[in-house]
Amino acid sequence: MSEHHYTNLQIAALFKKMAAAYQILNENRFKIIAYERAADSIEHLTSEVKDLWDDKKLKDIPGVGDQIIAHLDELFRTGKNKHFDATMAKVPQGVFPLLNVPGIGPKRAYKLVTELKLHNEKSVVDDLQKAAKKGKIAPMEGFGEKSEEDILKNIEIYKKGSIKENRITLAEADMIAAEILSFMKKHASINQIDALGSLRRRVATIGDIDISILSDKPKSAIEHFCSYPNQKIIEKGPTGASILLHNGRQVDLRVQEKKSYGAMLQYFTGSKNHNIQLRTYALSKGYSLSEYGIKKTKSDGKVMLFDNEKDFYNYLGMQWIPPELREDRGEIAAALQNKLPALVEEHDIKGDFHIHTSFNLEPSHDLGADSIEDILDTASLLNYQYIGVSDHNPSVSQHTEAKIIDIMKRRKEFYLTHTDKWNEKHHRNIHVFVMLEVDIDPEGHLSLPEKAFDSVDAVIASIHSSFQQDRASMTSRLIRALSDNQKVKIIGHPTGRLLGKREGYEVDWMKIFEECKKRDVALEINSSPYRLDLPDSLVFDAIKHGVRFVVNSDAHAKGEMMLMPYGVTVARRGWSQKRDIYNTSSYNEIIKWLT
DNA sequence: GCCGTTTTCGGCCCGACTGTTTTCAGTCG
Repeated sequence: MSEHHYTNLQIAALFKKMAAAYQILNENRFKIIAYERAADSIEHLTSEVKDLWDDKKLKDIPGVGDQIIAHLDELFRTGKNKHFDATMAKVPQGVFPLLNVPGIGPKRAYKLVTELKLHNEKSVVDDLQKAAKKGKIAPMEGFGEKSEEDILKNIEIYKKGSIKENRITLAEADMIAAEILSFMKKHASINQIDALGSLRRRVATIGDIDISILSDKPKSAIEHFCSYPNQKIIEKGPTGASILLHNGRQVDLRVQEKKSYGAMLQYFTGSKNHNIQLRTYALSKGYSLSEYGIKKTKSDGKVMLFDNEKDFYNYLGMQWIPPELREDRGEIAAALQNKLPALVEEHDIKGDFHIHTSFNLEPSHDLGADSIEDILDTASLLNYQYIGVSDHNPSVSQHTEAKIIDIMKRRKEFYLTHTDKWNEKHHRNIHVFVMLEVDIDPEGHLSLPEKAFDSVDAVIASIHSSFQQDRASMTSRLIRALSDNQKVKIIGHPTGRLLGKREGYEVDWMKIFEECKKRDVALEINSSPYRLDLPDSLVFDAIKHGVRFVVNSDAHAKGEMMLMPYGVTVARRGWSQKRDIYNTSSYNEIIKWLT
């Protein structure tokens, strides 16, 4: 029996196309929603649908029921699905590329494709652009001069690279938001301003930037927002506006008075799925929620107002839910039972194990930019009790074993003497663990001679090559690395993803979690905004297996040690408590585990 | 087509904005 492979993104895209096709075919709208929901949850899944199918666990995916399971089964077994094919065949293929143009949904796409006879799937966007320029859209029923202009404008935006696919890192979004916030704060009409949406939930990558304003003079606040330099106004109304920055980033603004500001914060923070679940739960209790407040469904329509979020959640009989948890991962059920985790906080972090210095041990990767003294200065500022210097291992190809062992001995001596001097000079007692970030070779062995391990306290094992191995090979490679040497205490940036550049490798994470738990090896939560690795959804899964973590900066310069808060938010998004993170322990505790 | 501390049947989040309308459909978040 042959099997066919589909990635999660392919399946999600297929389901989205099905939802669009159903919309054009005027199918039951809840069926449409069902496919959209299934697509959404598959897109955010941490395991491969194909693997769940192998394990007969498709039922575990939220929004996937008996029907969709049967369709997926046919797809994986035969490489096609008769029902999907038959449905798609009823819809002209040209509609699908058009759905990527902002403002064009299934209905309009269908109308445009059929009436303008845009049948070439590959050139349909260009063909539509030509038709619009010739004025062929304005006369169509349901369209007009303005919609023709909008379509042209939106095709331009689409061609620049759609925002949805072109997400930026959280750190970049923080900078853009900070500029807008400081611009807005200058205006007298603004009492309070907050970045909401995925920014407030601290999601690893950001599409749009959402901002809310507390103001009694919404009109003047919105005017000021629309005067932000270098932007285009997308829409503007009495309660808010949207602008497009010159860098292609969209910023959505909503304004609210104090008496409803809590409801606004709740609504505009999302996530969409969290809000849907919360509103569904509320409905079952006889309440309807909106950004204005809460009203009883069987009443005169009077809305109860909330000026803060805590009261809003409490009114529904649940704890206030921290924004990082609002992803529809069971947070509502937990909040109802008063069982939300006490999340780890920035100030709980007592040290950082993954710092590169400028000490030259001739590695095959990069050195850090700053000296051990500079690093200690920063550690002192951060109130750390301890740090780990984890430079890359000396290049194996360019040195003999004896030479490597020698470098490693000198390095240890160097760090110890320099640390002693620094501590003496500054009347401090920061402990430096002499560690090393060691490559895991393609077979799963560590790229360091056995005897060189004598010169380190502990090791971070990381993959830096051969990313393309298949799932089984990568899994056994990591498992071998975990047991290769007793001093392996941490797996560095475990999935290897680079946000916007490279997907993580394929790994059977459940097996890795079990092995980590067994060997008391921690998974790193790497705070680099380009990594944020382990990703939050896998942190969430790992905790269920009893795995613990270290949050590290992976700093290659002293300033990067300040990025630790990004890692902490990843831990929080994965429901981590203080006890789940090793480097919240004091020095006296941590040495029991690390050495 | 999914789902269940109100239901295995009968529900399914809520509102803003836009353009083309004359009360609404489509799209978005």
